[in-house]
Amino acid sequence: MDPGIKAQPSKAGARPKLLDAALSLIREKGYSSTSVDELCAQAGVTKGAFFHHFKTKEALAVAAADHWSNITRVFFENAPYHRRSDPLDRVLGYLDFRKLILKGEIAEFTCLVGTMVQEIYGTHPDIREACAASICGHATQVEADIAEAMQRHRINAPWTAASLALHTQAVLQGAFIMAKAKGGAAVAAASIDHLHRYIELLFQPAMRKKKETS
Amino acid sequence: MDPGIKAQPSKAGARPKLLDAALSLIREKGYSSTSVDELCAQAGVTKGAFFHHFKTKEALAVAAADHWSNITRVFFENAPYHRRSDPLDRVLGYLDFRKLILKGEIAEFTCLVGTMVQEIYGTHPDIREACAASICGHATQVEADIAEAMQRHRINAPWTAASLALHTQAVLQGAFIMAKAKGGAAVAAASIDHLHRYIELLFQPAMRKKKETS
DNA sequence: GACAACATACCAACCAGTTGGTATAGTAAA
DNA sequence: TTTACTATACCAACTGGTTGGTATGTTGTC
Repeated sequence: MDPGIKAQPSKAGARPKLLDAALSLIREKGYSSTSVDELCAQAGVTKGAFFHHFKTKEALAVAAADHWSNITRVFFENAPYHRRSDPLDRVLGYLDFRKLILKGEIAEFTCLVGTMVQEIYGTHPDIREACAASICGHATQVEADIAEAMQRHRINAPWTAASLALHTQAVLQGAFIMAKAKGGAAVAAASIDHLHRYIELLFQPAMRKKKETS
Repeated sequence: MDPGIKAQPSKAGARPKLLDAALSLIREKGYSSTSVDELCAQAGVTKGAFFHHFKTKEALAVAAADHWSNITRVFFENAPYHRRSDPLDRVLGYLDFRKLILKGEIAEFTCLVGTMVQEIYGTHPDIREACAASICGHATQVEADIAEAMQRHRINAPWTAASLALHTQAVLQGAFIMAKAKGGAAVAAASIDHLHRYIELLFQPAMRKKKETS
């Protein structure tokens, strides 16, 4: 399994090449300090091709966010944890998996849209919306498993599946910031451990049963 | 009590004015898309003054991160939760307080160094280090209360006070990203609620006692 | 008169975006 | 099958404006 979330190289056409270049460059240096010239150089494409496919630099960022949504969706859909029968196992397996892929360079495991939205939330509403859609779309996938787990294990709680799903994304995004600040993935892994423990505690009765039967 | 973490306006001298301008502008639009000219305009100062006080734009960012550390330190030291006698009350009170100050414009409650480190972690090591020092310095304050709470309530756990303190910062930083993506503070508040609940669960025996006596 | 604290004017490099053009492929009337 | 037209994909060169940074003043204070 590919450890990092990234696209396959050397596609035909300037557009996919530019999108892939956007993923790697913006994850490395952010949106505003990635220039159109750099993007073209990385993609092996001229500026004319860039503005043929994208009206503005902002339009590329929006397309890159959508591209990111697609890549991450198939990436997590194909992850092994997704096949477990108990939805609670899928939720906890999701976190284990997210911890597992904290490998290699920081830019290789951090989130494109989380990086972008920080810089542009106040200045580029179209990009912001695409980023929000990407994060919330992913959260919705997690929410489905959480909701099923709540039903299966008869949890009635003061919190909702939706809010817990969004919280998992908040923890992950925050973990990436801490990793960037400290220059290593260890803090991020520790934070995911805390989140894992939190969800175990929320599902305490179900967890106790699990440990008895195993 | 001032709801937002920010500095007092109209100080004497170009340096403090530029630092305050850096806080507000970088929190609004990020480091790289904040130009030196803009910083000077906001501070009401000429470019000559800028480069008299700061060798480079990067040097200003480092100074701004240190400035941010000082402002936040006195801000949280003077917060009311700090006076409670039970260290666990201080930890939970800290979170309540952090939730309480999620008011007004997004740039007014989000974190300067968390915003900066996302963009520059790979390109400006000096700024990165200043950001890391700021976050970790703040985490250390929280860690002290957590460690005391663990001792007081005889918690022996597979997690450390240090890792839980860093986790609180990760959750807060992630909450800010979610707020920026969604365009509102509500998601951030919900995430802090989850963190609050997590810490209550970690200190379950102590919490039960608290609820009995009250 | 020395020095810090500014202000003014300026620069080369870089920025996003435009221009005018070429190469290629598809289509359809003659 | 040729010719004419259209659309897409792409390219090299250029443009006006912005960028971080500098060089050279000026001014007030000890």
